[in-house]
Amino acid sequence: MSASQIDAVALDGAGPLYDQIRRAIRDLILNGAWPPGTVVPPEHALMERLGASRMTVHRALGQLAREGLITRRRRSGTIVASPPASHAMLDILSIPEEVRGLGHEYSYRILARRDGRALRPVVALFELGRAVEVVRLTVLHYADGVPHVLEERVIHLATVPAAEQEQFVAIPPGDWLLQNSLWSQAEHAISAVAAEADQAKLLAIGEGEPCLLVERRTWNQGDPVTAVRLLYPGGRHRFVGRFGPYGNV
Amino acid sequence: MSASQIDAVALDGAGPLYDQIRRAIRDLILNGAWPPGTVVPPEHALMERLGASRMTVHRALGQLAREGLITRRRRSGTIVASPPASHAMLDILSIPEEVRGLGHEYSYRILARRDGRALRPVVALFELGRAVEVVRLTVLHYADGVPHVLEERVIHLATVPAAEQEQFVAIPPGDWLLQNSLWSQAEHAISAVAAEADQAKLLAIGEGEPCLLVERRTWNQGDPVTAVRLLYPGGRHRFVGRFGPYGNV
DNA sequence: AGCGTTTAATTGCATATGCAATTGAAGAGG
DNA sequence: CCTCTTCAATTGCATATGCAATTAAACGCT
Repeated sequence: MSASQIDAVALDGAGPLYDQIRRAIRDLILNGAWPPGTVVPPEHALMERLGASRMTVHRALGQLAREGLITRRRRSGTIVASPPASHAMLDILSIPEEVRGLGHEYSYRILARRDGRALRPVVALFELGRAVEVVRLTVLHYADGVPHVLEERVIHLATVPAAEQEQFVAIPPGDWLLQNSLWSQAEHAISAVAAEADQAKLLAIGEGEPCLLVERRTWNQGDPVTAVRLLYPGGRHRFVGRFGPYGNV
Repeated sequence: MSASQIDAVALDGAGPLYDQIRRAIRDLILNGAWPPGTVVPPEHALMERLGASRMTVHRALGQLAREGLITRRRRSGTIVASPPASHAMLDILSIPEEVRGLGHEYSYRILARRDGRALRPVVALFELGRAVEVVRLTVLHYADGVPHVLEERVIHLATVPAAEQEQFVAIPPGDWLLQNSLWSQAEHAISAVAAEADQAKLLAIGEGEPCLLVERRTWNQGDPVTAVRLLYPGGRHRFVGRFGPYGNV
């Protein structure tokens, strides 16, 4: 932890002190200023830097630990945690992980790639107001050689410029983005649709068969990152979740 | 808060004191011993009862408040919170609420009711090992007079005996259960299926059209409460959720 | 170098204390 | 009866202090 890093912790004067500290550190993590693995200053250092008591700093860090943003160990100190790969029913972000978790062999194929200006539906989807440069990809994912899910994706080059050079030969675009971009907000929608002729052919099912459509849009600090439509053959897939009346108590 | 109520708070000696207190009170709430609206003893009363300092009691109650199980107000005190009606994407438990939230007029009709022993699929669904007494219901819900969702439900009479006498004329079974039973765990699954002939007719769609199928099973402290299958016409419905990489930060 | 022991950095927990903020309830005054 | 003021119950926040638990790193011994 360098001096510049600890100096980055700045309070805003709004609300309780412990919460100012919590939000200050949380924002550094969510903004990417303190990426996963960063060593957070020890309590007594923050205490001196911020002029707060140790218990107050401790309270702020304790809450961040409970929220999962940091992990703490006695003597070793506090480090920024890695975001969990998936943390709820629909937050399956890595299709290879999903397929291997089901006990199947994973493979994928890029069916098409077109770089250029976003088409009108994409512009509307992200409420952009103007056409921007994007990468458009169509990917078919296989489980044990059988088509598993059809992916159509748009990546925004303004937010993720490195995508222009990437060929996605070793790693599918969804996983590549997880490693090479930040995201702070996502929205997904799930619905049932009938497979169109070309989709059905790719997925090796009949035209008109029911499919589960998962659409996800992702932003980082308000800037669009990517949008993806995942089409799962209906008969073979269910999404399962567990919860209690007050949440996951 | 009577003496018997405060005496119900019992510590188990495992782990940190503040967490023992938190779990003790949490369990009283989750078990239904302290239903929503119950007045929780003030900090100084718990402090005397448990022999802990006020700060330690405060820490336990503070965490429960953050978890949403209690609400606290200065001077007024602490009361057990009502479980939120819906708290995430798929936790739409009240169909009337869902329909009215979309700005439509709600109505429903009980299409069929059969009481008796559970059929084999239900026995398997809840891993019961033997047939038990259940109520089986088929309900069609309408939004502005248009079929909205088809509900097939099984209610376990051993866990919810009052269901036997209820006719569900004023309130649909899902909402009646919310008011007349407790649940501690739920599991849901979502998938896409083709509408069968009879289902399609009821929903006023074509046979084979894609539908979103939500299946939910509910338990209270390990005892089965209800199972429901909700069939939504695919084209008209999407479930939407928002989240961040570390959860809902 | 390898191995056990000691040290010390860091977090975790609990207490005691004091004051601030909120607000229901009691009381005062008309 | 109504309104305004005062009081006090209750939670919220911050500090100071002390000790316990964990464990990486330093040390010392062979």
